[in-house]
Amino acid sequence: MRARNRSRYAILGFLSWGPMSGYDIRKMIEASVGNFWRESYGQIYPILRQLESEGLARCRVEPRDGRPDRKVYSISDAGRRELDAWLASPVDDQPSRNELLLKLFFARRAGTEEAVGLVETFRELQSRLFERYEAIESELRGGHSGDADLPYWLITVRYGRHVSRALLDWCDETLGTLGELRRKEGAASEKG
Amino acid sequence: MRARNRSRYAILGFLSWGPMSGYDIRKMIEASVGNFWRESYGQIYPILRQLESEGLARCRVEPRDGRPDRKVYSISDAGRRELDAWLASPVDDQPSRNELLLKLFFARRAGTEEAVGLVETFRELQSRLFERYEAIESELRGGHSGDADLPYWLITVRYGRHVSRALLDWCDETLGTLGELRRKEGAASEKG
DNA sequence: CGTGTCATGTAATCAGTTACATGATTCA
DNA sequence: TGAATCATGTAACTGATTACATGACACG
Repeated sequence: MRARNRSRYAILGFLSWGPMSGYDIRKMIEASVGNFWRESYGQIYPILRQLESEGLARCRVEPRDGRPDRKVYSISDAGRRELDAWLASPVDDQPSRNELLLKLFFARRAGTEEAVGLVETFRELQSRLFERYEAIESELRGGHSGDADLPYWLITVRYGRHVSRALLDWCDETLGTLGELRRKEGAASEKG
Repeated sequence: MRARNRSRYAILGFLSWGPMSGYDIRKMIEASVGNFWRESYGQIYPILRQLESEGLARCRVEPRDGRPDRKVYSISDAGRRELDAWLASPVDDQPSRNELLLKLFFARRAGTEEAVGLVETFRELQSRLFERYEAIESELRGGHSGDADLPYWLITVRYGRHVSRALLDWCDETLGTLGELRRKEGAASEKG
């Protein structure tokens, strides 16, 4: 069972919530899982057609005078089975690429100043992210209590929160290390 | 300045350490940055040729009787400039996809048991990773003291360590949440 | 004698983004 | 009047993996 297209499962997942159009799916993804998933129309529209041709989804066309038709897709039983099979299959854990780390790995070439710049920018990003996760969490707890999906949504938000918190700590530690390194460099060049 | 091919910079980075072949580069990447970067030959060999044609690297052919030639590439001054420009450019921070979180987001469909399974598997992975980071760190501190690159290498390892530690905490928290959820489900089904 | 390592590479395929095209409607 | 939103889609491109092909040598 090789790692197949993951976009299709994301799409099936949202269709499992109810019938919607490609446009709707895009909006939903941005609003709900945008922090760890995104899809472009270039993926969504072809995949919806494909799902239909495979019998995993059905399409109902809503004509709208003048404007292009609205195509509302709904998931089929076969689609639900496919989705559930994916949910039950193991996650393949190939570590993804990290451009920041690659730069830092070679950062001696660029010097401490540059490295500090990279980390500071990254720290600001994580800081914003952390606040966002906090905000989402309290918003969810406030506005969606009772929703049976809520615990699972919170789990994904908590993930982001834990990671951002850890990365902020790493940034501070790293800025300390780099500061020390710079001090030493300064001392060395004074002597030399 | 659109986001160009990152593989080329990884390759230039290793060439900046000294002349080496495509095969060498692959091994080096695995051994040094394998936890957050990887390259396939399908990328490496064509890119090396391309770098040469752009004047960013030079190639020296070592004929070996019988076996295929060994092609040793070295970085040029232009290549160094290209590498340094990349090092100084900002990291683009599009959050990458996270399949585990996507599954957990929809996990109510699959049920608590399945969710627990996913998280437990992930926890084992992180546990192994964390130990690996610890081992690498002490190995580096022991065997490479004095190497001017060491502080930067340690920074990348510490990143992994911080993240793995945070993810272990998240796993434990999540397994707690899911356990509670299962208890409630059990209680509800007893009543019903 | 088989497995693993050294060492090159290509072709097919997949996954995904970006840019483009169209055009009505709504809102400030 | 102009920007944003609704809503469809395609084509070109990029980035990357996978599978394949070749063949010698070393090690146990």
